[in-house]
Amino acid sequence: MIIEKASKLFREKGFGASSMRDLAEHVGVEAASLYNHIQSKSEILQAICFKVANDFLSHLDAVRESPEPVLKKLERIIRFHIRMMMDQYEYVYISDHEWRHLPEPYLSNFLNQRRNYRRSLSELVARGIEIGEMKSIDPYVAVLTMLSAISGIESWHRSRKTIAADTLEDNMVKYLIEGLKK
Amino acid sequence: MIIEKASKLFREKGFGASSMRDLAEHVGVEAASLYNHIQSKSEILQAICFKVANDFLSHLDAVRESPEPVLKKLERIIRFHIRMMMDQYEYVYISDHEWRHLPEPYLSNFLNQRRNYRRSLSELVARGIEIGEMKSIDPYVAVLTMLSAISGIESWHRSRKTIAADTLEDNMVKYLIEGLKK
DNA sequence: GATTTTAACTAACAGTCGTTCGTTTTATCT
DNA sequence: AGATAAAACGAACGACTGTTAGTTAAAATC
Repeated sequence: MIIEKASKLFREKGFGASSMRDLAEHVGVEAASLYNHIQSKSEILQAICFKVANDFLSHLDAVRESPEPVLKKLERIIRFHIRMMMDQYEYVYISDHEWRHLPEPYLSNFLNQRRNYRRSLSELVARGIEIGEMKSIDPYVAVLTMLSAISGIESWHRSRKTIAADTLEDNMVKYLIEGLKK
Repeated sequence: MIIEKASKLFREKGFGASSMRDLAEHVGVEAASLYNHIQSKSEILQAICFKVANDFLSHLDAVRESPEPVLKKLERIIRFHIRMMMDQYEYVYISDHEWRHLPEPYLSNFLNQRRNYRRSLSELVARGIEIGEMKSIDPYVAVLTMLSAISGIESWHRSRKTIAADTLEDNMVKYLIEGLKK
C-alpha cells in the first residue's frame, strides 16, 4: 500500500522531490505514522529497485535454459521487457531512473546486478552471431540499443491514446528483431 | 562557467538533489555570489534544456530541406543525435532526464517542442514508407525506438573504455537503419 | 586618480526536509 | 472485559533549502 502510493509519487515527481509528508498525504495518514511500517525513505526505493531487478534476472535465467534458437530467446526477452514496462510501469520507471538515489552499499549492488544482466544478454547475442543466426554486430551495442529502446516506452505511456499496446509491442519487436537478422 | 559546472553537477546528482551551495563550492565561490550572474536555480535548467532542444530543432530543419533519400536523412539525424550525446553529454542528459523540474510555462513549452520534433520525424518516416524506401512499420513506434535507443548511450558514457566512440556510432546506426530497410 | 560598475562576501530569512519522541487511539487475543 | 500489540497522532529536532539584504573589495571607465 505504502510502496504502491510511493511508486506513483516517485514516478511523477522524482525521488528527491517527493517528501514523506507528500507521501503520507497520499496514503491518508500523518508523516510520522509511516515509520510504523517502514524504516526509512530510501528503504522504499530499495524495495522497488531490487524487486524489478530480480524479476528481470529470474526471467533471463529461465530463458537461457530453454532450447530455442537465439533469436527466439531474444524476442521473448524483448517482449518480457515491453510487457513489464506496461504492466509495472511505475516500478520499472523508478528502477530505471531513480536508482542513483540508492544509498551505498545498495547502489553498488544494484549496478552490479545490472552489469551482470547486460553481460549475460551480450553473451547471448554473441552466440547468435557466432552460429550464424544473426548479422555481425557489436553485441554490447546491440544490447544497449535494445534495452534503451524499450525503456523509452515510458514516454509512450504518457500518450496511450494514440497507439494501442499490442501495436506498440509488435512494431517494436519487429524493428528490433529484424535489425538483427542476417 | 556557472552553467558548465551546474550541468556536471545536475547530471551527477540530479537537479533536485543539487543545492546552490553545492554548485557554489564547485564554482569556487559563496552561494550568494551566484546570484550576481543568474536569476534563479531553475533558470540554469531552462538554459540547458532549451539550448539542447534548439540545437536538435535547427538540425532537423536543415536536414528536411536537403534533397537526399529519406533513409539518408534519417541516418544523418541519428548520427547527429549520437554525436550530440557524446560531445555534449551533460547537456543532453539533463535535457532528457531533468526537464520535469522546469517550472511553468517553460515545462509546457519544452514538451510542445519535443512533441513537434517527434511529429516531424514521424512524418519523415511515414514518407519513407510511402515511397517504398522502407519496410512497413508504425512511424511513431519507429521514431520512439530510435530516439530511446540513442538516449541510452548515456550508460555507455560511464564505461567508455570497453568500446570506442566510432564503433558505437557505426554499430548503432547499422542496427537502427538496417531495421528500417525493406 | 576619482568614480562607477561588477562581483565577491557575511548574515539572515522563512520554509522544508527526514526522522524521533512520547502519547493516545484502535485492533487483536485470551 | 481486561491485557497486549499495532498504528495513529501532534510536536519538535537539527540540518538544509533557495534566495535576499547590506556591505566590501576588485575591475573597468572616465
